[in-house]
Amino acid sequence: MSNIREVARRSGVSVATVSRALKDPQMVSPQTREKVLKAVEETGYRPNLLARNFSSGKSFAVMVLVPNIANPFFSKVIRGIEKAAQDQGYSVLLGDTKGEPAHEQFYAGMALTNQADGLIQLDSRYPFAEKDAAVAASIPMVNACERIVDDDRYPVVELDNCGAAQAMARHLVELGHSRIGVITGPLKSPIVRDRLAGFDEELHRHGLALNSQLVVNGEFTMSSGAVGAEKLLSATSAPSAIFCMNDEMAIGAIHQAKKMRLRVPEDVSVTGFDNIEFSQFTDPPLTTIDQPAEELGRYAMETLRQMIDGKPMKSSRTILPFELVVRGSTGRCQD
Amino acid sequence: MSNIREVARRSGVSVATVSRALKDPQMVSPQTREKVLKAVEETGYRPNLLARNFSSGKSFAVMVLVPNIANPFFSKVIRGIEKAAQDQGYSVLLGDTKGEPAHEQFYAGMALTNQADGLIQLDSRYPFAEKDAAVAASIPMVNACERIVDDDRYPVVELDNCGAAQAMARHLVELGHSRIGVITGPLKSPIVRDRLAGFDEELHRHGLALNSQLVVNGEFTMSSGAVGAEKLLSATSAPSAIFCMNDEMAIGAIHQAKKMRLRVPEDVSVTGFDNIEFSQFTDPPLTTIDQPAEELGRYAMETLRQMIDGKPMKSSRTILPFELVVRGSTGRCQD
DNA sequence: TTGAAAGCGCTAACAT
DNA sequence: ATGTTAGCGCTTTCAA
Repeated sequence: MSNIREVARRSGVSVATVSRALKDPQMVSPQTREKVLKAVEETGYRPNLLARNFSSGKSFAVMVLVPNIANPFFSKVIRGIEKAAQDQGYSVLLGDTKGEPAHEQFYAGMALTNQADGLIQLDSRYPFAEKDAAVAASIPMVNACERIVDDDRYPVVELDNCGAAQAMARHLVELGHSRIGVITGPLKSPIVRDRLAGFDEELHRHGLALNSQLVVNGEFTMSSGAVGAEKLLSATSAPSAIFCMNDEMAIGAIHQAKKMRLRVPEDVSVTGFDNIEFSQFTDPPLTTIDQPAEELGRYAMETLRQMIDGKPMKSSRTILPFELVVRGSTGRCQD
Repeated sequence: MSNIREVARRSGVSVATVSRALKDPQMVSPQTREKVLKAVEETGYRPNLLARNFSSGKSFAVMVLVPNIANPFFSKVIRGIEKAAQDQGYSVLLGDTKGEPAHEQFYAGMALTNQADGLIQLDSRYPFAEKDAAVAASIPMVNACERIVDDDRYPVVELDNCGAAQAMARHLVELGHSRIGVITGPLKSPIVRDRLAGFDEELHRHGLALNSQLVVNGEFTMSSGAVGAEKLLSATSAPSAIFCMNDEMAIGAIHQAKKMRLRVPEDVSVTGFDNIEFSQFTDPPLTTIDQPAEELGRYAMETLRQMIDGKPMKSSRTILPFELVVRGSTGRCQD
């Protein structure tokens, strides 16, 4: 691989001039530029960005910590991050953490060794190891789709989770449902608590309340949705509607309901959250909350970029709007 | 951020010794190591890997070109790649190409600027720009899940696509189907042609043949599966079974069949390919081909690693085994 | 076992 | 507008 010296030699100029001709064309004379570009052409020269980055002290890469890359919602967020990153000359390092602290710490650590200029955490845990906390304080990080528990030092880009849960509650109440079950995500997640709170609040507004017997814990997976639905639907007074906190669990819940010979939505309404593409193709299609996944990603990346560039960065909180998408999985309460 | 000189100063040794103490502990005396580690502890020193990588001339990163990160099959492959990469001290750069040459060239170009030591291409196109082909010849690359069209210079890690399609054909024939439709992927893809060939071959073995009227083109998306199914099922002599070349299209096809008031599998059997998790939760659950997605990824990464390390690398071809997974979406032909 | 020093390829400050 | 050169933080060769 040819280097900048080689190009300099061939074009009869100094390495500095080559560097300028490539990075800042208007700083060199047209003839010089010409010569340099010709030499670049001949040698097939490509600058060694490893050297450039090292020299500039930046990697121009960001690390994305994602709890589960196989979740299509996160895929879309990542896509948004990547688009924005590319626009800004950054590359995206992928850290699939499976929600495990050890993985998070491993990947977050890459920012401490200058392999990434910043982090986007899509989960709710502070990703650095305790012993690294001091050094880590200076690492730019943005929290998207989630909020890091007990830590408001970092900018957050999230959905109006509370409002979305309210909208969903209102939708179900308007359909006449009063015994409503919920399959939550992991309760340590702040957004799960937001959704639960919003849902409950809206029920109260209608003279109803969450029945704690009808709130079961899920893991954001289809199988946990099925398990949760089984619990709910086999209870003595089963709910007529189930609010699942993501689409995967809703898919699992519908599957389970059918297995139990219940019709959706006639016997039980089921809702999701996220509006992944699959939710249009379930039977019946899923009533859900659309999250602007790519937007969330893009905004997170843009925010991170500003932190990296040293823009004064208060711990901001950006709320993106949701949209209630009503499809066939919810219907009038038939009790 | 403290650097190696700082640590050297504090521990009263040279930078070279610090470097050795950290990378090659047995090269320094125990006492020295002790001193160095103490200084590391005190300063919270983390080596600047940007510098290390630059110095060593390697990025210790690999670029993964993925046509569609929102496809759960690819997510799983990436997961396998990432696990293996981590084991080997490599990081994973993500390049979501959407199948577009411009994106592929952009991301592949990162290997030319030393931002990645190698590439894993999950699509069937030679990813470099024509003008870069000469320089690119020395870039380690592995092709996984697909085969680059007209180019056998690179190792390939793939499924026994032909055999899988045969197994699926056999399954359908054994159920009594003879009018079988196919929804393919993009025909420029070699593996699509493999599957088509295998499927056809097996039909012939049973005295049947593919009817070109019943072969429609899909794009590996749910909506294209629905469109394809509509074409097939509204034909004058509609097929009693449809072989879809991935699970998404099968999900779209089932959706469409139901929309047309056809029962699956009583009126039409539908099969998928990939065995993504969603395929267990469709109604009915999908008969499909299980691909060892993580294994494919892991093997690709390991192969790439060997190329990067300069192991002599003939253009190998690794075939991983499939498994036919029979679920409820296929049944006896009722004609 | 350890230290001194060259060098990786580039950028940028300084000089011309 | 262009050249000279120091330096980024580390690894590694060579010498001691």
